[in-house]
Amino acid sequence: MTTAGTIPPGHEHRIRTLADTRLARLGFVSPVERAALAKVEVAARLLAPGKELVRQGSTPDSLYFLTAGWAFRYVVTRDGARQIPTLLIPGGVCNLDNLILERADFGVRAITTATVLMLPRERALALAAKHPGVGRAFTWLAIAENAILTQWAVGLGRRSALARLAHLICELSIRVGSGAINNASFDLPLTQELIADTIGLTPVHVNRTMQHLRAAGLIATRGRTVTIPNFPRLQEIADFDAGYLHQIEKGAVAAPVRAT
Amino acid sequence: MTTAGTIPPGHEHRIRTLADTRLARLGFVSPVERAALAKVEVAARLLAPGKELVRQGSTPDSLYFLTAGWAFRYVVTRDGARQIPTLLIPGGVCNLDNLILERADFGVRAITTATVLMLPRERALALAAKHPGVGRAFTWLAIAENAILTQWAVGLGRRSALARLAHLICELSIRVGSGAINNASFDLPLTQELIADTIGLTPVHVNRTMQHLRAAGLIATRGRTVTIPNFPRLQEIADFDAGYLHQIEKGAVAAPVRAT
DNA sequence: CGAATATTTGAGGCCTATCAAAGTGAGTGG
DNA sequence: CCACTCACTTTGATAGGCCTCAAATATTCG
Repeated sequence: MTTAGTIPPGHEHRIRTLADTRLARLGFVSPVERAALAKVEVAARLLAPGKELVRQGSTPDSLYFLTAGWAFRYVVTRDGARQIPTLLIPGGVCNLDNLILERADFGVRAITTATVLMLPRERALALAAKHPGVGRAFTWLAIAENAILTQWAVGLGRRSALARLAHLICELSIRVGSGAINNASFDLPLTQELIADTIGLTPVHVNRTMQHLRAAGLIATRGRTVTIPNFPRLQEIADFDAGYLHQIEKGAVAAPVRAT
Repeated sequence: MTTAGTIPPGHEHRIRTLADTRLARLGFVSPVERAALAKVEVAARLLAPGKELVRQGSTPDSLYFLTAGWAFRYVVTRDGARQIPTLLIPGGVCNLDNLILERADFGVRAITTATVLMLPRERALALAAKHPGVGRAFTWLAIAENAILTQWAVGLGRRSALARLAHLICELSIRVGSGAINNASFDLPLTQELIADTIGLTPVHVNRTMQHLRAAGLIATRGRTVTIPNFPRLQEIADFDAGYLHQIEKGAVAAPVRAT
């Protein structure tokens, strides 16, 4: 199921070095630093759908940069319930916490076929220490996750099922690059069970809530593709404030490169 | 209510420079770097209980290091509900996100009388760029927050009211330094309303849940002081895994100082 | 000591969970 | 190319945890 170091058909043109990674695209990394990142040798790994990449409670010695496909972080409670605190899309680091923490307090699992680049923790720390821009980029990644987790906590704590689902769809539309526009459309490779574990509901209720959104004309689905006919209306239902994500996306595109 | 630059009685012996701050105590900062931090001039600010430090949606130009007292970050939804994603205790940075993000997506408010040190964002970034240990410490702070937020998301999404409350008490016992021991006791300056907004319940239900914990002998309260007679039992109810916090606390005390 | 704040109690209702089973669709092997 | 199978989605009925609204009691603080 898992091959190491081999890039399968369809993935040849994908990201192969850290310089093509979100880490280097944030705008904090200078051209010189970026060149240094390009020279770092990193192994690639291909994951089959559903494959576990990090086991909850293990001590991974590498950071996994997700370069293709979707994945998720999850925590299983003692009585067997699962919560997904983070959905990972290409560009994210699967286990950013392990840059500094030894133990992974969550598991990581692929949703679709996915590829990751493996960067040993020690090397990541050395890069951050040597290149201030890289260090700042790591900090930025962590803070961006914070912002998303914070919104997530608000949703789980204070929003209705309908708003949570709507919020998730708004968030993903922006994160995957479809934008906050009418008729935004994107591929959502999540089963209703995964959605349920993400927004803290049961699969059955996710199903009903989804029907509600569809009946109200707030979303349309064809297979795994979601379309948002009227973004502002969905956004209002969701109580979605694009600000936090816009800041993040902006940082990813055109953050200032300050003198170091 | 707020005086700038003045340290009131009872606070004279408190933290006055960044070198005494958690930032410098994490173990990532070398002695040289620490000396540099000690020389950075920072203004102090005293906050009365309930005083707002950062307004949701504003663009603070400084980082606020909480040196005494408790505070919290909060988000208010469109329909007026409030969620507290982060409780801040001395040592934390009130608005760490603003190290990199311009806009504060959450508000910050003092719970008790509190003091903060103000470090302009630009200076913080410069320090991080110049001193790798400082940069790494910032990254560590962000990741530590991630770990806590992740657990919080799990609780809000998948745990019962009883477990959430128990979990909060376990977490705070460790974070304030009372440890995971029987008869751990600490001051909890939170009203039931604040607890409700933290764990995503109504104040009424927090009250009832608290009575439940008391009746079961899992906690005892005298005024604002909480005692945990039997930590393992409470921990089991809470499904509390001390691991994530232990890693964090360990980092705060004895993290390796690597060569830069 | 009085006013404001916080905690506690009570009754009733709603949102979401639970349990169970029927449809639906995609992928597989003959 | 067609059954077959497995996973996923959908539907139905019932239950329960937490919310809502309201008011009484306790506590804090000036």
